[in-house]
Formats: sequence, C-alpha cells, structure tokens
Amino acid sequence: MKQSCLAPSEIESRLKAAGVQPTAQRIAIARYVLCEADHPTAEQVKSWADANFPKMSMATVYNTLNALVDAGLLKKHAFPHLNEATYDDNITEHYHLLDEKTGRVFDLDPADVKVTTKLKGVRIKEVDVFIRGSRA
Amino acid sequence: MKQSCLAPSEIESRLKAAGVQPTAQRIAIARYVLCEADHPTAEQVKSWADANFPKMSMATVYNTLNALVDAGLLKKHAFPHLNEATYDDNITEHYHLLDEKTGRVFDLDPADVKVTTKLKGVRIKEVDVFIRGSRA
DNA sequence: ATATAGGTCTTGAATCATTCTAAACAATAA
DNA sequence: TTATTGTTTAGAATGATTCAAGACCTATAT
Repeated sequence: MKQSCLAPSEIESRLKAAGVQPTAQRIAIARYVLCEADHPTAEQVKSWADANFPKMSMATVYNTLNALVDAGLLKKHAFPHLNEATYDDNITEHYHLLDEKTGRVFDLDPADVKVTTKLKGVRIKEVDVFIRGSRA
Repeated sequence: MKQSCLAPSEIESRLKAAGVQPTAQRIAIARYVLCEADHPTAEQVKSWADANFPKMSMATVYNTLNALVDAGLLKKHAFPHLNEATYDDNITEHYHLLDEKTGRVFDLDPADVKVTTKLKGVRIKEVDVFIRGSRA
C-alpha cells in the first residue's frame, strides 16, 4: 500500500510547494510519514527519529506534524480506540477499518464503502466511517 | 428527543436489573444522563452534580459513568472533534451528526443513513459514522 | 562577508482528561 | 457486633499535547 520511498530532495520540493520551509528535521519526518510509516502516532515518529536522526525533541515532532497537517500534506485522525492521534499520508477521501485481532488500521477505498443518507436540511461537509471487525 | 424523566425508584430498578448497586450517587448520575442530559461529558455531569447533589468527587463521576457503560446502560463516544468523551443514553445502533455551526451532536437514525460495503474477508462487528455539516 | 530579522529547535514547565491509590465510609451478613 | 465487601473521597499519578523562553539557524540585504 506504500509507494516506494522518495528521495530527500523530492520531499524538499514537496514541502516548498506546500509552503513549508524544508528544514532537516522536517524533511526527515516528512519522509518517514509519507514514505515509510503506516498511520503512525507522534510517539512512533519520535521513536523513529531517536533511531534515525541525530537529535530531535518531542516538541519538534508535534510542531512538524501539525505543520504538515496545516499544509495539507497529512491528515490527523482521532480514532475512537486510541487516546493518541495518528497521522495519515492518504489525504484523499477514504474510510478506516480496525482489525481488532491485530489492532492495525487499514484504509478503505470509498468504492468499497458507500454511505447514502436521506437527511433533509443538512449540508454535509465530511463523512467519517470507522469499522471495527476482523480480517480473515 | 428525550423521554420524560424517570422517578428515582424507576432508575433504581433499572440499575439493579443491570447488576449495578444503586447508591445515591449512582441514582443521581444515572437519572441525569438517562433523562435530562444530551451527550454530556464527564465535566458536564460533574457540573450538574455540583449544583444538584450534596457532594460528589470527580472520581465518582468517572467511576459511575464507567459502571453504567459496563452495565450496558450507556455508551461512551470518542468524537473526533472533542478531546473528552461523551456519554449517550441511546444504546441502539445509530450514527452522529455534528452541526459545525453550533457544536451540537445529533443522533441519526440508521434508517436515514445506510452504509453498504463490498468488503471481502472481513467480519464486521460495528460501524461508526460521524458526519460533519450544518443544519438549515 | 556581515548584520539583521524572522523562523525554528530545544528544554522543561503547564494543561487537560482520565485513572490510580489509599484511606475513610457505608451497608450487609454472620 | 464484628467481619466482609463494595463505594466514595481527595489527591497524586499518568499520558498526550501544547506552551514559553531562550538558543540557534538561515535567508536576504547591505
């Protein structure tokens, strides 16, 4: 489900294009969340950074993730089964499946999950669907 | 949307029937959340208690709400737009609409919101739908 | 090159929701 | 009445996240 990893220079261009100054920390985090990670939490980003970057503070992890979300490169999800946020590089419309056997979250294509409403007098802006279940 | 309020004695029976010892605090909280409140947070239950019960600690509010959830009388929701949990006396299957104009959450009848999936190899246990929008 | 200005990063404190702990307090059963 | 068990309480502890202040860069203009 993950595209092959982008070079730092490509990440840099993406950050610039989105109006985010490409610092070393931001490039490292962006590369990890956009290319390597799967629905990581801030804590997981920090662990990765501790192992792969000379020195990074937790505040920088949060600042950077927030900056990437604000720039539209990342989406922040608050899943009901976790008390920490997760970050998703899939910014197209999609839903989520929690496999309760493994605790892993999978993206669901809107083609596979349709929501139809009969609501009147409601202007719908966004629909979140979160399915709990288990995969065979 | 709220049924007319139940007498304390009726609440007491309901608690007993659900296997929850009916203490004064539990009856008071249960009556408030089952009859009066609308998707309250623990903080709102505490505020109500401060105004309507001689003395109640925050721990008791949380303990009681958890007990009611465990007993199946209440459902706990973690909505993505709030960082605190809300409690819902509607324990039948239903979905939620956040009116972004007012911040209020409305219950949606499953008859008005249908979710159909084409997922294969997935045993679905529960589906959460959370719609953001605004009401006319 | 140099200075300046404006971001950026770090540490550590602060905040907020929630749970834990230990002690005080019923209520009940023997 | 005493023992047992469950409940409530105040306050400490936890965990996620944000805030604050100063140190540190880096881009640009001179």
